[in-house]
Amino acid sequence: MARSSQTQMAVLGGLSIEPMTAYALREAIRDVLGHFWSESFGQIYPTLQTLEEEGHVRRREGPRARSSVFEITGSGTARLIELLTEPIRGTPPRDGLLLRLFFGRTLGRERCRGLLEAARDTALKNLQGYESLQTQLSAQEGDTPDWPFIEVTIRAGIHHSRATIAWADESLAALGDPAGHPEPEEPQP
Amino acid sequence: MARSSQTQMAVLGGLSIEPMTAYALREAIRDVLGHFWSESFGQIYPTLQTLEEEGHVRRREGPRARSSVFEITGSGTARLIELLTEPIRGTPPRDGLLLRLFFGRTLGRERCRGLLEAARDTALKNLQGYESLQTQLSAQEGDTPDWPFIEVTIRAGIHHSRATIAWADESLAALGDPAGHPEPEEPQP
DNA sequence: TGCTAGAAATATCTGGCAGATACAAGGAGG
DNA sequence: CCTCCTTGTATCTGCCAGATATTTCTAGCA
Repeated sequence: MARSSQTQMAVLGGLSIEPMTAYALREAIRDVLGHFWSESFGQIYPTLQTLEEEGHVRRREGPRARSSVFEITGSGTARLIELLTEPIRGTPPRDGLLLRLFFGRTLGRERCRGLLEAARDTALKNLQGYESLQTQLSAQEGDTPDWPFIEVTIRAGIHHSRATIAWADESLAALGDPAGHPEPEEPQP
Repeated sequence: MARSSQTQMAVLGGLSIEPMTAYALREAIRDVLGHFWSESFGQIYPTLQTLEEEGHVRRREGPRARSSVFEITGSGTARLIELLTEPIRGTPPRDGLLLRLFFGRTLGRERCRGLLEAARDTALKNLQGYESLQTQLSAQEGDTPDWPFIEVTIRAGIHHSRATIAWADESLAALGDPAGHPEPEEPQP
């Protein structure tokens, strides 16, 4: 029973697009899957080693001395499908922002507002990134059979960024008034 | 320079509410912070050990033989504030659902729809959980100074669940037609 | 031609952390 | 008294991120 490694899935998936060196693989994962996945060198090299021993990838001479280009084999493709079909292994949640806000009374209201504003800013920046990525890629690869699936992942980022912005705004309003008086009312005409 | 441990923050935070045994601490973290944080026994015990050696928690005799109740000390509270003030250490993303959808052409359209429907279902269930938790807790603790901060974390869950549901619906529609004909066009008048 | 800076590429090690597992002891119910 | 469930304590394996060291190639510059 082959050990179920999350890294194997990403590595085989990357190589299923095109053969690459380990270095390029990491770059690709960072740039293309970066919004929802990440791998480190410390994992990629041993994983490629294992996959080679199991016959799921083949090593070829790379463009440089002592560099290797890896390509996926037939059994590697089968293994990829097997891994993709496996039940999703949910990573246990670890949200440092929400943990700090939960202990907000200890941390202090002002610092909480600062955290919320920072979260809002990065979410806004991410949102803009997703949107430009979407228009750019849809023009570029809108006809490939992969595009509908890729777009789904981008739209996940868009939805989540919007949700984060709305939540941060709402929370800033809720934590807005210094303790005591309930809310700064709009002046009524 | 004390090693920056995420677990220390959660443990000290929990003990800042009230003294507890290690077991109860884990229960509390699972039940109260469970929506955005998790700790395992394997981390809690050695962390309590370390904190005791550093004088940040004090061990007392528990209700049973060989059981200990831990309470936070003055230096522990200071340490907690120090940890809460530290910059947020972002966990690298690892979303198994989006990874599978990205390789959707390999996985197959039908299986992707299945994954999306499952994600939608759990998000809906979570949403209902958050909403009932909000009404229940707001009646119960609505007056405590902790409540505004706790509510912020619950509303984060609500916003994210709603975003997930909307995204899943949108994506199911986008992947709706069986492969072949590109898109069910609106009939032109 | 040679020098240097930086990028590309390969590799290893440390330590946080999850999950599984084992085990002790008391309470509840039969 | 027996057995199961809950409470409670503790350890071990293995995944994985991040930092770091090292070598090779490329480009710019003199």
